[in-house]
Amino acid sequence: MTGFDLMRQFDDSVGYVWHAPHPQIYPELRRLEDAGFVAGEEVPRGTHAKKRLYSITDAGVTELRRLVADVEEPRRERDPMRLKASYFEYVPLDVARTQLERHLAYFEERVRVYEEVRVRLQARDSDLLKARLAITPEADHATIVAFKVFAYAGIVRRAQAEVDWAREGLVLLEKLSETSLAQIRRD
Amino acid sequence: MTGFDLMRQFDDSVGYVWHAPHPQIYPELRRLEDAGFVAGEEVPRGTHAKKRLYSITDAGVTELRRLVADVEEPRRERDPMRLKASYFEYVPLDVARTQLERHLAYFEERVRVYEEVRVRLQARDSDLLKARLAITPEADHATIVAFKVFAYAGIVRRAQAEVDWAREGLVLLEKLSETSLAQIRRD
DNA sequence: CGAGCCATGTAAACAGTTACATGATTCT
DNA sequence: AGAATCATGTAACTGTTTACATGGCTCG
Repeated sequence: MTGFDLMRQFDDSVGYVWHAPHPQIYPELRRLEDAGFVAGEEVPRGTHAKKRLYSITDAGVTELRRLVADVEEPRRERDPMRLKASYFEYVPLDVARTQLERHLAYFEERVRVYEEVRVRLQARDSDLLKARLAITPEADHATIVAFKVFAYAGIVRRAQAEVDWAREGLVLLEKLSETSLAQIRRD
Repeated sequence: MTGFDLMRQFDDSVGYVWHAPHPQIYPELRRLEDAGFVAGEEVPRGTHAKKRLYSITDAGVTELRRLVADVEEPRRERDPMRLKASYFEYVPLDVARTQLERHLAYFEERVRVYEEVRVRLQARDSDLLKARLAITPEADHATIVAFKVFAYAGIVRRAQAEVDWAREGLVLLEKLSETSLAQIRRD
């Protein structure tokens, strides 16, 4: 692929697992090439222009295996939405409600999109996956598909947890506003 | 609090929602002070040493309200574990198993810890929360506690989603290794 | 008096985002 | 001919991590 191809992959399904914008991609490809993990080749595009097509090298595959086998040290948390939720008492209830409604709508949409990708992967209806399977012995196909589907099942689960949490929050806000109304009526 | 006090808070329950290491904290406090959001005061510590004690200003509270009300644009994904899981076919099944077992153990522990904090907040058994309630009218206590508990319920949910996903993955690996054993026996 | 804690910094490197910039190609 | 897309870069900035560094305080 070219850097541009990668960029488009990140806009799409691959981007739901990992993402990078183009000013990160192009220099990184050069670094990977210097390290010997990919090989770049200048190919013509039209009559005057050209583009740089990259392929993974044997050393790159070895490095990939090493990276996947490497145990991941868990990162410390930085969660803007939960941070805000911790301080919802500083804003009116309807501002908190707006925040949670947006969070809910966003992750409902995410669940829908991720689940759709998962189903398409399961059905092997993805260009990237097809290209991958085409260069792999058929005995390995089921395993490869299963791992991609599993990864997407994970991001669906995470998005679903956000949906459930936002719904829990909206119920809480409902209860709190009833309480404060009761309070006002009593006063 | 001093920068050091904040640092310790981040090591602890607050750190499960947001975290910063000390080289970020001290300069940031100075910047917040320059912006007028906190006021720093030099206080003696022992006979020769001193420390810098910060308090939030009215402008700081206003800014906090603004930040909490501000709608959060969702960040693009960067998920190292799901990225690895997508490429598990590049490593032996038992390497993948080790990865998922670690993931599972880590998030099982996280669920335990987060749930414990949630229960303690609910019981108002937390120094930070007590200090907060002490300077707040009693009518607001229930709301404040409810929001903290809600935020922690969210991080519990997220950690639980990781646990469920890792378990799903271990079941998948079990199935795949049975299939490949059957394959070998057949060959 | 030594260990462990309290307290605060600087420097360098790395990761990631946003803005600015250019030019060819392809399709309508 | 103009719009949308393909293709690739640089620069500046912000955020985050890791390493290096210092010194007083408290308790046993």
